[in-house]
Amino acid sequence: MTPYTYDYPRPALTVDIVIFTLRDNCLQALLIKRGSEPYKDMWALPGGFVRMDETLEEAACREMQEETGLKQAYLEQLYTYGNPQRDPRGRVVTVAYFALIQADVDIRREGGTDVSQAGWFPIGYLPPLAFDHAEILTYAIRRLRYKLEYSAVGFQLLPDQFTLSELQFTYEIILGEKLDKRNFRRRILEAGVIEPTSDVRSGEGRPARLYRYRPDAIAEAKARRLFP
Amino acid sequence: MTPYTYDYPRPALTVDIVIFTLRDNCLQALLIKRGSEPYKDMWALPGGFVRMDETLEEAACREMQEETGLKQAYLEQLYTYGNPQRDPRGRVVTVAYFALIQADVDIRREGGTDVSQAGWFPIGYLPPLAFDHAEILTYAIRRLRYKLEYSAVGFQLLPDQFTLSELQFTYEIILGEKLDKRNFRRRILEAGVIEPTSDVRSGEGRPARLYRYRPDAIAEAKARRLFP
DNA sequence: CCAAAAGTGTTTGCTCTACACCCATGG
DNA sequence: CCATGGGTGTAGAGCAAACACTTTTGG
Repeated sequence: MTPYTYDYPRPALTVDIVIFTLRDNCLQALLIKRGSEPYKDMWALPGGFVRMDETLEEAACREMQEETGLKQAYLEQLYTYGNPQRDPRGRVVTVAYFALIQADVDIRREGGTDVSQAGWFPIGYLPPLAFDHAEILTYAIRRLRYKLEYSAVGFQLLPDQFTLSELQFTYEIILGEKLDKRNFRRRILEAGVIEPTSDVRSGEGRPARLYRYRPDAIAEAKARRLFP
Repeated sequence: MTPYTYDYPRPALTVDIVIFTLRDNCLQALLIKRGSEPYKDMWALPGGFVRMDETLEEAACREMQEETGLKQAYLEQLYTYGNPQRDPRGRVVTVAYFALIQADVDIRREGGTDVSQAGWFPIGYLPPLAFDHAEILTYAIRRLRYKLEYSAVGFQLLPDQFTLSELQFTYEIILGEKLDKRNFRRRILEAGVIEPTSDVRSGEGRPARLYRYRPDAIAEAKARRLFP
């Protein structure tokens, strides 16, 4: 039951966002270099305070936009971290989100109050992170991999139109394994979440048909049950 | 990035807990009748403020213990709700948990600051709920059903020792469908999460072997991937 | 000996997986 | 015409689903 009174000390509330993208054929996360203590000069997840008049998702969206200039992205709440010792300055509870942004988007940082440095890091080569952000990022990667296996979230990392080979590469990069071309194509098409366009992309070799995400599709398949 | 300063107004932070149990052959949730405005005399989820020196899980555990006298239970973070309008008195962000407690435990409410009334409600016959608690409860039911299908969480609703028929009934009640006895037994035993004891339970008909949960077992099976 | 619930295997169909060759274009 | 990546089908194996009778106890 939500309580009757409010005369308690309150933790500070922030959002932190794990922003993934594909760059240079690998999965990368956006990090910000801290400009002040504690953890000065260490890398950390982008994030900030939740304002009093916005939802948590709006706060995450806003912070992401401030860091990347990007509004359109897949955004999902991940977990809320509330260990009293996670921030040495005092009690800070953070709602973590993860976001997927399209591979071809160039981020530009809009001038914020903090002029800290931002950079993309391949998830296999992450620097030491401030606070409990390493734990958050590890969990985000696990959730992304898992989600990829039973939902069709992979498109979110690609431009609006893409070839089936590009989509397969995306899956292979994130899952870290080779996939069979024919099985991949059959299953992804049977799932009905993408549809062919009338365009093709020419390059070396035979031109490839371009596909797009079907916004009306049910992106999440029902996993076959294991129990009982 | 977690911010540098703290001179912002802060939302209040609470935990709310959806406590499930099995009673009278159906899945029920514990609700508390509110004793004051807003939503006076309406039913609501048990919950309360997060204290400055406890983790979120500790807060949920403590609130649950205050409501049910029960410390031992399965407890999992569900989602964090932060709509600015969700509480008419001001900004309250709540971290929702769901808990499973054993069927045979009689709850006793320990004297708290609020002497409100508590009651179990079958999830098919819920009263109107205060705040956004109906949304939280609906999501908790969905998560419980889904989780039951790919993990072995069903034991948490049964006493330490149970028969396979009781376990099957539990699954049937929560999933809302009949299951095949032989397939159920084969799959649940192959999963290796329960083991037979040397005891049997006598009643009408042939006595049934009692099983127990194996605490060393990996309770979560890897779901077969659907994508790609 | 009868009622009531526990316990036990096999067959069938379907789904997943592994696998190799032809096609269309640009240079 | 050749190099490059795009596109296609099938056979075998393994898993899941459907299904009915025997066993053990108490009254």
